[in-house]
Amino acid sequence: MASNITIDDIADALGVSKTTVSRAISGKGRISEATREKVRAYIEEHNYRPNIYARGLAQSRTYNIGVVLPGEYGVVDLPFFQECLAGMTRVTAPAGIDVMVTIMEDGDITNLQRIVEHHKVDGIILTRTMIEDRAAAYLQETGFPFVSIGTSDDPDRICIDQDNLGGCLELTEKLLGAGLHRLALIGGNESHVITRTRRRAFEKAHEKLGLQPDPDLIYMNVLDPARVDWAVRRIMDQQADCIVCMSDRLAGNILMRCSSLEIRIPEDIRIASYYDSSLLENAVPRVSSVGFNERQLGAEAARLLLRRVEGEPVESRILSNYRIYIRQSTQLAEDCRSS
Amino acid sequence: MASNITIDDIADALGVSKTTVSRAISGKGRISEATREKVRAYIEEHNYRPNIYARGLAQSRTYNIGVVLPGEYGVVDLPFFQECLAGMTRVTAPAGIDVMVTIMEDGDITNLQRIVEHHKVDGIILTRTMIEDRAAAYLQETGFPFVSIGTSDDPDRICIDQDNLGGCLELTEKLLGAGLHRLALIGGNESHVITRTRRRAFEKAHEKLGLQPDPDLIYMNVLDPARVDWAVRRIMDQQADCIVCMSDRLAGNILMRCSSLEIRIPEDIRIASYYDSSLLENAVPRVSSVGFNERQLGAEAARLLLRRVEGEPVESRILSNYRIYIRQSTQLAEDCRSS
DNA sequence: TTGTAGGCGTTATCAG
DNA sequence: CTGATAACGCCTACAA
Repeated sequence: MASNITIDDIADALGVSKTTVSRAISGKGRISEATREKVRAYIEEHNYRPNIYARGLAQSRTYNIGVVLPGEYGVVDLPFFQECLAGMTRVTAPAGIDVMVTIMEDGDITNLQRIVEHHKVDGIILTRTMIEDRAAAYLQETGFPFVSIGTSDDPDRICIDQDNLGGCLELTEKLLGAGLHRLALIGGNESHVITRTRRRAFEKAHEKLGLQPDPDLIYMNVLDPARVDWAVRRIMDQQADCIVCMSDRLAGNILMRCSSLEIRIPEDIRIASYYDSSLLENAVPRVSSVGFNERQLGAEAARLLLRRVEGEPVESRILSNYRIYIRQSTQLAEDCRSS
Repeated sequence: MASNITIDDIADALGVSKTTVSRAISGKGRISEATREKVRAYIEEHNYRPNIYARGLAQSRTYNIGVVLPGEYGVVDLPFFQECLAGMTRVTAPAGIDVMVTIMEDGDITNLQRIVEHHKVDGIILTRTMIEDRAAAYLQETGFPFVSIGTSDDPDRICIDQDNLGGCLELTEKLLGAGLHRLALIGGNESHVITRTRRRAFEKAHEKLGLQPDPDLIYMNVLDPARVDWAVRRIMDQQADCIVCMSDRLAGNILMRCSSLEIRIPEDIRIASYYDSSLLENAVPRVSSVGFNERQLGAEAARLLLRRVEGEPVESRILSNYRIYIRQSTQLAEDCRSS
């Protein structure tokens, strides 16, 4: 039974003032152990639950945080965001805080504005950083507490990220180290910060090993199947050793394209992905990749935001939570033949 | 700028009472066009936004709805839920209502209870129906407004569903009609209503065509890779014509298993899926399946709930929104050879 | 058409 | 240690 009793009812029933009850609940202010216990027992028995929004009204808080999810079809279904969400609720729920979602489609921040201006949440988590980040810009100029998942140049902005640079770098080094020197890179939308980070990792790995990436082998903004097809054909002509895909989705697409073009993996060319996910779990052959722990990321983002809402000072942070998976898709052709 | 002005500030500035301002905003009560316009202009200029929770406190409403998402790993990332969510917000946002998510893991309803008992939302959407539905039972006995996505035997429960029965039935009929008479069925968790519905569709299709499904070819509760492997091997021995998978995920798994067992699709056996999604979009070969429109489903669920919260009478409903995709994975072996 | 006063459920202030 | 009393921001009889 969801009780509809109020703090007044309790006060009446117990013959004390509501102030006392409130104190017994919040633990603030001095109060005798006896009355505290009396109140506790009554609450327990009648299953009383405070009205959070009434409390919020008195404290200028809502006990809610907002999460901005991208809404574009074909992106929205990446497991990433849902895992993050799960991580966040793990942190917020025990603190009695809840998560409100709002979906942002192609730069339209009206939904975000609504929940902020209507005082529906105490803070915001942005689940993706953009080069032109209207959401972040808006929050920043209004001074509303928020943290972004991702990375930004802006030092004033609180960001939390996975070690994309480190992870992608290490995977790339492994590939280069295994003798795959002519690496092609296929990437997506360059207006996402993450895309640029991955590209930088790609280049840095070469640098570290004293190699030069071939600029002709780099294909960015590959967003539709037609362009995937075109890129794959060209790459095959260019005699690359391996195709590095910036995302799991891209990797899946390319795998399919290769199959229909009768390109064998890993015999004819190798494939690796800068992102591991369940989208790839059924891929044949299994794709080498770098995987992260999104739940942890979401959880950490929530922790940061909660602290920030409390007014504590917080700092941007990068989680070192990646893991490299070397799988069949990048075995050298020779290795395969022998096995 | 997120204003922090209140209705009192406006009243003072305009030299009217806050009642008048309130009326001008809500449109309730008679008020002169002149003052209404005056208030509107002031609000516009100062970008005033009412505090929704204060309003809610006065009206015993929250202008929020809650959505319960499953949290089990490996399920949480199905595109289904995210698409539903997107559909819901499309409906709620224009009504000034927001969506709060709560994650439910293996039957633990404490998170749900929290947001209900703390009066954080006006209603709940359950995104999945279960055979033992603790969430639904809880909501029902407390009388809290909710709707479920899915189907239930309970006539008192408001449900909204896709036409899973019709869709799966039609796909199965198509397969049987194409001469694939020995159909194997691989299904997941039988404690989900959806699983039973799909099985019923499978059997009904046979019935309609005067055929009998072979009980030995039906494999339920296939939840882990080991069991998938076992089922596939047995099915091959049993000389089935086609494997019907109850979910996109299962289909992907089976495709992979077949590949490593060097079973060719569709030459050696055909494969079909009772659910289409982006998980299958990169599958090779493309898998025949039945697809639904989850955004529409989510939107409709939200509409129903909002009506219900308003106290209007609502009824359960099934959307007829499926589409059959016949693709390469179920071409008869002969067709393939000739092509 | 407009204003006054009280209430929604809770916390905070300031006395006792 | 406890209790009035006044906020918090908004709505809504009831009155004018």
